Formats: sequence, C-alpha cells, structure tokens
Amino acid sequence: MSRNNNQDLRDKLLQSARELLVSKGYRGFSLRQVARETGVSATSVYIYFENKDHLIHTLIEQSISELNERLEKVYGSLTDPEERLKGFAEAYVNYALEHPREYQIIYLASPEDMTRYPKEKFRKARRGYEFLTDTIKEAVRQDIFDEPYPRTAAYTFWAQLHGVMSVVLSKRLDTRIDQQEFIEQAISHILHGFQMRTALQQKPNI
Amino acid sequence: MSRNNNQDLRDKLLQSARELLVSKGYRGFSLRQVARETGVSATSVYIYFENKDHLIHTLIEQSISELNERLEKVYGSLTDPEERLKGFAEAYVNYALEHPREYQIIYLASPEDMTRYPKEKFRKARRGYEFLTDTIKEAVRQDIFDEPYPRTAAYTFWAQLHGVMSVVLSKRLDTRIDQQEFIEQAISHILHGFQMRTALQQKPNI
DNA sequence: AACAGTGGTTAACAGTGTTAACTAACAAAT
DNA sequence: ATTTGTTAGTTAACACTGTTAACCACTGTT
Repeated sequence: MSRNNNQDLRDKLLQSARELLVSKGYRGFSLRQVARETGVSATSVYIYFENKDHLIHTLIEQSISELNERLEKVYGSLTDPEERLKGFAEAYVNYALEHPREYQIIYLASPEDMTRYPKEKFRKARRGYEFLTDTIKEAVRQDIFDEPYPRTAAYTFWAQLHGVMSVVLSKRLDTRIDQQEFIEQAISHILHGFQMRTALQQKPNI
Repeated sequence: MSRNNNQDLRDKLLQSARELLVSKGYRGFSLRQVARETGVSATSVYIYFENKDHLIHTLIEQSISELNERLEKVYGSLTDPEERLKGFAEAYVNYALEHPREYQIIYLASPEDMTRYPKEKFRKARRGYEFLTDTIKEAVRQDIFDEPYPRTAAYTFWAQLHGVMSVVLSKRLDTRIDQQEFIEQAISHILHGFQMRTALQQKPNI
C-alpha cells in the first residue's frame, strides 16, 4: 500500500473532504480537519491541491459530473421531448433531495471565486445544459414548444428548478406548506411555462 | 457624540459590516475587520451581537426589510393582479441587480444556521409572501388564475425568481446568453406558468 | 557514489472567532 | 461623600484556521 500513492492519497483526501463537507457542512469544514481525518499532515493537501478553494472546486466538479450522468441516463431512456423535460426535472430534484449537502456544494462557489478558476473547467459542467437545449430544440421542431432561443430557455429551466430546490434545502419554506406538494406544484408550473404561449398569451377562454 | 452610544455604536458596527460585506464579499469579511473599521476593539462587537452569525443575520433582516418595502410599494401602486405580479417580479429583479451583494447575503444563511435562530424572526420576512399570496388569491377570485393553493403558489413564484437571479448573480450564465434577454424571458416564462392551466394539465400525477 | 526529484514532514506566520478578566465612567444608595 | 453596582468598553489569551518556508527520507538515474 505504498506504490502509486500519487493518485491514491489525492483520492483519499477528496473522499475525506467530501465526507466532512457533507457531515459538518461548509462552516465546519477545514483543510486541517480533512488532513487529520485522512491521517496525514495538513500541508500534504497542498501537494495535490493548490489551495482550499481548488480542493472544494474539485469536489464541485465531481458532484456536477454525477448529476450530469443522471441527466444523461434520462436523456437516453426517453425520446418524447416533454417526457424528457419532465424526466430531467425529476432527476434533478431527486439528486438534490438525496444529496442535499452535495447539491448545495455545487451552488456554493461565489462569483468572486469562479473568476479565479479557468472558465473552461465549466465546459464539462455544461453538458447537462446541452441535453436540455437539445430537448427543447427538438420540441420546437415538433411544434410542441415555441422557443426562439432554446439555449436561453434551457438556462431558464435550470434556474427555476434550482430556485425551487434552493428554497427547499435552505428550509425557507413556510411550515404550513408541504414540501412534496410544493416541489410537485413548482415542477408543474415550470413545465407549464414552456407550453405553447402564443395561443394563451391573451385572455384564455372558458 | 458620546451620549446614547448604546444604539449609536451598534448602528455604526452594522454599517461598517455592511460596507465590508458588500465591498469584500463574504470571504473577506471578519469581525475584527469590522471592529477595526469602526475604530473599536474586536470584543466590543460581542456587546451588541451574540456572535458573528447574529451580526450577519441582522444584516440579512435589514436587507429583507428593504426588499419588502419595494414590494409593498408595488402592491400599493397597482391593482390588477397580473400587473401586480409582473411588478413584483420586476421589483425583485431590480433589487437583486442594484444590490447584488446584499441580495446574496439574504440567501447566504445556510440551513444549519437558520435553526439556531428563533424562527419567528422570519415572520417579518414573510410579509413579502403575504403580498404575493394576496395577489394570487385575488387573481383566483377573478378567475384569472386557477391555483388551488395560493400560498404554495406564492412560494413557487419566489423560488423561481430567486433561481433566475441566483444564476445571474453567481455568473453561471453561458457567455453566449445575454443577461437582460435571459431575465426577461425567464420572467415571461414564470408568469406564463401561472396562467390558466386546467385545459392543459392532462397528466396531473408526477 | 553522487544527484536530483518526489512525497511527505515540522515549524512558523498572520489571521480568525470567542471567552475571561479587567478597568474606567457613571448612577443610585447609604 | 463615600460606597456600591452596572454598564460599555478594554487587553490578553485560547484554540483554531489557511498558507508558506525549510527540511528530511526515500526513490531511481546517472
């Protein structure tokens, strides 16, 4: 157990870091604690990560990848655009509910940090958006949606979903509101917002 | 300038804290720095605030109040439910754009902190939701919307808006997407999601 | 056998939140 | 008028933190 320590320790550090971040949350997260947990000196972390931010950033990338894999699975298992869209929403919500802390990690990085990292690193993260953009484009092609800018629409979709889960996970929901109910209704609203708008835009009949 | 220092210094601390948080962001924010800036010893802060979290929390409350005031203004100046809803959205977005750091402060508090504070403190924060809930109820009364749970719908509305602004402010938007365009389209989608749904909602089950 | 590189160490610096112990100023009580 | 208690502030200290510099023990190469 000492040959290719190279990648070995790096992975162990990442795992300890993730566990700590998930169990103690962001506040109780420290490099030294990670090192302690891994049974290694604090400065060793700096051999594999430029600094604390970079370690966390790596964690974020991992989580984004896992989320994207789920989305890809949905994309591959469904063909109807509307079904896919709903599938995306559910996969997204489920990931957030199953891994709340990790989900929050993804959205943790503040803008000032982001700029310090190479922006290309987020290209991989955008894969999820591509699935979504494709789906919307397909829906437009099939005359199901009427979106002039599918990419913008894709970001709108994610943003709304993120808002919903953000509110849920940060426990800002009114206690009188049932969480499950809230999520379902929100998804329903979001999906509905994408349905043909031209016909309804004015005063609806009935 | 030394009589009722009581409230005086407290306010000065809050002001310094806000300036620091806005200029340096959350990372570069420290109690000691706040004290230094105010020209007072670090421990003085503990006379007026239980700890760092409580200080920040007070800042949050202030920002929420300011935001709520804007919403109240909208509520008072418009009567048509749909107009009001749109007005709320715009006021919300404008506040976020004009005071990005302060907006982010509002949504900074992580769930683990929240529980440490008396939940009632957020009652005042809920005023905004009440304006919105009222508006939706009124829309339902006028047969414009068809929302079985106006309160839930209100939270859905906020959540979606928050998601949109969160994405914008954390600079996660694809560089190819115009920010202004994105916001407008998102608002349009969100509002549309509230328009009459009965005719379209074929599959109500998740 | 000497060399450089790698992966790790310990020691130290500057900074943090927070607590404990103290002091100066002032109001009230005797 | 002196004692008392309270209040608003102080300094000193503790246990942390992220990060850097200097060092050390190995490895494989020449």
